[in-house]
Amino acid sequence: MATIGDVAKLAGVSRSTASYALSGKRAISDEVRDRVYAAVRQLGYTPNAGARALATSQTMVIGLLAQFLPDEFAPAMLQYILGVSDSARELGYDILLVTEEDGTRALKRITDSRAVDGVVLLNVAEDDERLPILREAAQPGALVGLPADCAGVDVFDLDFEEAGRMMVEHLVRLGHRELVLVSQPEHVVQRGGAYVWRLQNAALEAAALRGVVLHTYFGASRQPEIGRQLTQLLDAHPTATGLLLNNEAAAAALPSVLSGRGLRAPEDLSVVGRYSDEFARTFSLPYSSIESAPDRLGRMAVRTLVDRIERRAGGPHVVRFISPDFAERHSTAPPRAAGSPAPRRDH
Amino acid sequence: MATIGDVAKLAGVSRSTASYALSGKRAISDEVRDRVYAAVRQLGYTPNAGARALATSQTMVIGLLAQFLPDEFAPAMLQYILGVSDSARELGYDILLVTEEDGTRALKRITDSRAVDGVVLLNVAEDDERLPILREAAQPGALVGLPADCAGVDVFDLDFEEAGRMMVEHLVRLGHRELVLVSQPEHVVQRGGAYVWRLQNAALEAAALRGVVLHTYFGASRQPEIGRQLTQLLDAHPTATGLLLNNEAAAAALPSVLSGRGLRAPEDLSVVGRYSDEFARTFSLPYSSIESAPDRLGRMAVRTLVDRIERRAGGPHVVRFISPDFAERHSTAPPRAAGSPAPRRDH
DNA sequence: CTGAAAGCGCTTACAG
DNA sequence: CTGAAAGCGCTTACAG
Repeated sequence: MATIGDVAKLAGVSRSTASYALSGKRAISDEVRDRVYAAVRQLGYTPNAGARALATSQTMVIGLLAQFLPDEFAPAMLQYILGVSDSARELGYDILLVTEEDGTRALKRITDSRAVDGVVLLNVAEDDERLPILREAAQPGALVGLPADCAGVDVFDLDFEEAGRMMVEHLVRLGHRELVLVSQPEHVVQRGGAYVWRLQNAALEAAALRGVVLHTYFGASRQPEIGRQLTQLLDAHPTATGLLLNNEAAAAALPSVLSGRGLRAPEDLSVVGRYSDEFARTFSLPYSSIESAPDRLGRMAVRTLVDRIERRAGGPHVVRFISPDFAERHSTAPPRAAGSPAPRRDH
Repeated sequence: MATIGDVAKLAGVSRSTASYALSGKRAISDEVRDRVYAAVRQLGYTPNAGARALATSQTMVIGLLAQFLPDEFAPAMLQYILGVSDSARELGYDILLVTEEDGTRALKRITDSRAVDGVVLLNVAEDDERLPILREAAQPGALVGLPADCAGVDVFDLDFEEAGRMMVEHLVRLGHRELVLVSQPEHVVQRGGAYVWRLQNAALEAAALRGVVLHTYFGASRQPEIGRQLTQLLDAHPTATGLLLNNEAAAAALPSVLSGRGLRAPEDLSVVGRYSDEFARTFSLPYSSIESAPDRLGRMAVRTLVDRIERRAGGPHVVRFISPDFAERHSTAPPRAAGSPAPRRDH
């Protein structure tokens, strides 16, 4: 493989001149520049990434820490990954994908070894073990997900409180008086998925304010458990007319649960989920939803991270919540007949 | 950040001795080694990845090229990625994830710049444009998917011919005489998804051999098109008693299509898919399937690639097909009544 | 068993 | 506008 020395020799200039001609970091005569470019083309020269990283202390690589926990719904994560990967590339960065179980060790490894210029953490927990490591690291970090302590990092998350309020208010406005909310599994919360609480508490508050009943549950994140649970919930609350889902697995399972009971949305039951549009398409979900916008969050995290890497922004750290959009898929309507039981399967 | 020079100084040895103590590449007295280790611990020393890559020409990074084509089903790809990522890590390698649209350019970039020691290509097409680039590259490559020309690369794929035969024979043994096969979209084939042909042709051959009718179709890879198409196919072939799916989107859509028609598998229709067990769980699919084993394929590709990188295997390139396993989920049974039409929705 | 030195392929002050 | 030199942080022949 050709080195910059080969390019310089062929162009008849010094290595520094060749380097400057390529970087444009100092004025070069047109004639010399042309000769250098010609040599580059002729030799098929590409700078050696390791050598450049060593010389500049810039790898042009961003670390992406994505944990695929057994109790989370993997396809939901994919969208964040693609959002991060695509926007990193647009900004000239490659992605070092780390899916190791032991996220702390992985983070320490890639930051200590200077393999990356910065890091994006997905799936951030309330009291995330990776954060102390990140704060000690020389590289900046951006999180998707809100931890208890945001010091020293840039944080991006959906406004789950607003999402909870929106879900409830939307159905209240249509005339619903009794709702059921199915959240993520309880161990997600225990592990530190504070967003589950944020949405649920805001939903409860909104319900109390409007004087409607809201039953809240934690649902499994796996089939077939979640399907059975949904069935039980519908049995347990025959007078509820609205179903709110903050649980991707539940959303994915709902169509067959409903059709198994002979129910349709919104005729028999109004349904609002919280997931991305892409997720809805993939799983063919016909329910209106609070758009969780993983791609937007991923993009924002990367942009801010790159700004920080490139010292354009050395300023204070940000904590940004994006306002949820409501994706209308016509799965909500006024309740069939206030107070009367929802239709049941006819056997 | 501490360098090996700092370690050497603190341990009171030369840099080379410190380096050898850490690599174990030459004999070191116990006493010196202990001093070096102590210094490493005290300083929290981690070797600089770029410097090491420059000195050794080894990055300990594997490039993973995953294209997320709009007409393919993204969640199916995730499993390959995780298989590759996890097994690479076990072998000491990190993953540079490249999801760029322009796979050729990306591949050229990461190989020419020596950012990776080797490359895994996912989603390989019959006449894949990335292959000429890969053959010119200095690094070895492993493919998941079978191209027309396997020269210079290691290739791993499911034995789709065997898969096609298995699907047909399984249903024939149960007494079915008329089957429908839904494959991936036609443009996947046109782009070079030869595996679609391989499965379909083998299925047709097996059907001819057994004297049973096999209707073959290309299905969409998106909702809601694929759902509509499945409905049309079932309408068009009322006497068919078995449905074969070589199309993940079709498999994901089938449960609601069937329940919409009041049909159940295997009572009313026998169904066999071709997808991974993980996929079946995620989508809660109750159909027996030919296991596509993405994790196994990813692992095999990585192991072979790493062997080649580390010169343990400089030998001839391999083309390996893995035999499909049949994952029994009890969605097949003898046809209800040979020759009589399948039950239809009662309205 | 250990050390001094060269070299990997870049970039970037320093000089002119 | 250009060149010679130092340096980034490692590893590894070469010497002893």
